[in-house]
Amino acid sequence: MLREPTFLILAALAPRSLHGYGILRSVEDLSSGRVRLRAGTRYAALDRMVSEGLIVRDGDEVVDGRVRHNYRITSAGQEVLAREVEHLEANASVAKRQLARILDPGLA
Amino acid sequence: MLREPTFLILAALAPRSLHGYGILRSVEDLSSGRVRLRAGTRYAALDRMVSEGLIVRDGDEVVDGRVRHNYRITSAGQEVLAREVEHLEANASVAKRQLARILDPGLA
DNA sequence: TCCTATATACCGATGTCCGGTATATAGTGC
DNA sequence: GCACTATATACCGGACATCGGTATATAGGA
Repeated sequence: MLREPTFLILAALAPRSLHGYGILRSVEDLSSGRVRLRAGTRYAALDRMVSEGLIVRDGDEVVDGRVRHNYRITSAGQEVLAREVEHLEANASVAKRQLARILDPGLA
Repeated sequence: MLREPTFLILAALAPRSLHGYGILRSVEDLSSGRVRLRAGTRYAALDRMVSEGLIVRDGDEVVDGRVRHNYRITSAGQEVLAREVEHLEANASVAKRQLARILDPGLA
């Protein structure tokens, strides 16, 4: 299972390319403010995900004198994300069933 | 967010007490064989979870000359598990929305 | 003037898990 | 009789991802 920061970065990049800071804001937004990426996490995670083929560098732009490094998800990254969604749903589902068995031990 | 082994151990213990090996089988079962706990992971995780108050030792029994150490979830553990289920569902939901935006960029 | 937002980037510490190993009994297959 | 698998405990070193802090720089609002 992917870790939460890795998962949310992939989710952030699913619909469009983003640069580092945009990823940071998107992750915060997607998690309703719950997950705020640390600077150290972000760069380590992006480098790792590039080396794993989940994302690629998508060209650098210069905006207001600052360089932006853009990142784009790969089709492999999309597949990993989609599979991960299934894992999350499966885990949530079994855990809910187990919690329900506290009150009703008769269930399978 | 909890890691998958920790999450599945909590889920395994939600409806009833189990001993170490029973937890191992239950986790494998709950994850449809996807997650097989390593011996090292199991004991480290159980000790940690006891110290965090998520689970407690629930008495030792002797079965067929072998000692079994039983573990039971606490109400704090139940709450953590229930909250975690919500996180998983929320993450799965936003990721699905993001993946859908690949095909239909018009969605919010 | 200070704080926040935008934007990059590194580094040490921490925590969780992986992978291997050890020990012991009981049952099944050859 | 021998090997393998299941049941059951337990430790240890290593790997890896994230945390938390820090550094640098510009722009705009309080």
